[in-house]
Parts: sequence; C-alpha cells; structure tokens
Amino acid sequence: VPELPEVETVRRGLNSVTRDRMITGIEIFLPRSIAAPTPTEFSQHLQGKTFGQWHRRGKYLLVQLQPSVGKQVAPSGGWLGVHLRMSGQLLWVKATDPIHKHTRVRFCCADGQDLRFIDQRTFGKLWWIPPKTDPAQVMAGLAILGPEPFSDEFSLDYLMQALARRQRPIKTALLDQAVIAGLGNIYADEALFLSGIHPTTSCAQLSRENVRSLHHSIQTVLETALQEGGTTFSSFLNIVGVNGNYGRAAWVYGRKGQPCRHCGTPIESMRLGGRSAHFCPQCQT
DNA sequence: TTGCTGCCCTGAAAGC
DNA sequence: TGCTTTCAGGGCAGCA
Repeated sequence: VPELPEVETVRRGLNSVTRDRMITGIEIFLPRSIAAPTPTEFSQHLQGKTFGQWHRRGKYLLVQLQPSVGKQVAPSGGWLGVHLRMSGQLLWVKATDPIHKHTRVRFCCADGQDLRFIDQRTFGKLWWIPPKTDPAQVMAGLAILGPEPFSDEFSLDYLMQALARRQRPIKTALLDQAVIAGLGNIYADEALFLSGIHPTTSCAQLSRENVRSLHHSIQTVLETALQEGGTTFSSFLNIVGVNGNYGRAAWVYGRKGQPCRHCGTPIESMRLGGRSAHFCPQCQT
C-alpha cells in the first residue's frame, strides 16, 4: 500500500528515467482508470507530450508535460496526475515486455521504453490537467490536503491546533489527509506505537507532550521508511519492479496476536473509522 | 461543522 | 476437498 515514502520513492525513480522522454503512444486497457477528462481526450492530449519534472503532494504524483522537444511555441502541455491508491504501480519497462494481466494504462515512450500503470484492485486514477489550470481544480483531493509532514508548515503548533477540541480518535485524525498529507494506515499505526498513544484516544484528550511526541514519531517513521526506499514493510515495488529488503519489521502493523517487540503482550487489532488499527494494549494508553 | 458509513475492486485467506 | 464468506484499504459521496 503506497503511502508517502513509497510515493516519494516512485517520484525519484521517475524523475531519473522519464525526463525529456516523449510519449509516442497510449493504450488504455481499463477506461475507468482515467478520472479526467474522457479516456479519448486523455489519449489525445498526452500523445506527443514530453515528460518534465515529477512532483509529489501527499500521495498524489504530478508530472509537468511539455508540448514536445524542439517546439518553442506553447510553454506547457499541462500536467499528468496519478494516484496509486491501494495497489497501483508505475513501472518503467521495455516496450517488448509482456503486458501483465493488471496493466491498466500503457505509455509508449521514445527509445523502446514503456511507462506502465499496473493496478490489481483498480482504485488508482490518472488525470490530465490542461495548461494554465490549477491541478487542484481537476483533482479534487489535492485541494483539501493538509501540510506535508516535512514542511515548516507542519509545526508542533500546527498539529496542536489541528487536533484541539476534536472528539474523534487520534488514529482517525492521522488518516485524514486534511490534517496531514501522506500518512496511511501502516505509518499511522507505527507512529502511534512509537508515541505510546492508544489509537482510540480522543484528539482533545492529548496532552501537549503527547502531541509533541506524536509529531516527532510521524517524522521518524516516515524518514526511516524513506531511507529504505519506501520498502520498509509493504510488498511495494519500485519503478523497475524491485522489492525492498524488508530490513525493518513493523512494531504493530499486521502483527495481531503476535508478541509486542517491546513488552511481549499480544498485539491487538480493532476497527476504527472503517480501518484496522493495530496496537499494544500494554505500551499504548 | 463534524464525523461516520458504505462503496468501489480483486485475490488471498479463513471458515464451513 | 471445494465452495462461500471475509478481509484488506484511500478517497469520496451521502447522511445524521
């Protein structure tokens, strides 16, 4: 499940391989993977465009498009937006590689390479954003995103006020992309464990020390995952299909019934806001 | 305004 | 063994 560290790893990989590559053809195998505009218009607008710089905002990827190499007339070819959701991958492969069963969209590039969007559960989406248009107008989720966890905007004071007087469980708030952009279920559970906070704790009940610790834990857990190339716990594949080394084991995520690595108490799991929450009943209060 | 539920979907795992 | 049910989850619409 790609969260911020995984999406950032994809972004870095794409920046190193797609730069200045022209899209010579597009094949859409699953039309509903295209969120906007229509699949036909999507193909027409991307055809002949050249990849520029890839950006990340939360779990969204955005790449600037240039009309084509050499043409100096139009300054922009708009943007391509991507959200991988649950199972989406962007793979950079040879054009001659067999088309995998779950391939949803194929971008044929110059020099015999393909950028392929592969997505087993089909929740992932692609957008084309016209030139001179704010991507947030087309990609609704972008407009409501809270601060990036490594930005100055994500300060202790910010987190204090974002959680103040809110009654909902802290775990639910951490998954709210309007509170903080990029956290998903795995890193939210891990951050709460590192801070010793029970996932059902009401936001309003958290002390300043709790929030200070949580602020630090969020950055720590994301930073650690980033250093491992976003492959810390999940089955995530980078853009050339290489899985990580599972170098670091999760404290609580996916460990229901197994002994806590700190105190040995069996890890518990519960439903919270439609998501699973894993925690140590001894270490997290 | 706030926050909760259900839905989208596929395949693996658990249950019977 | 083989069929059925449950579970996983990010974002969004709809509702209380």
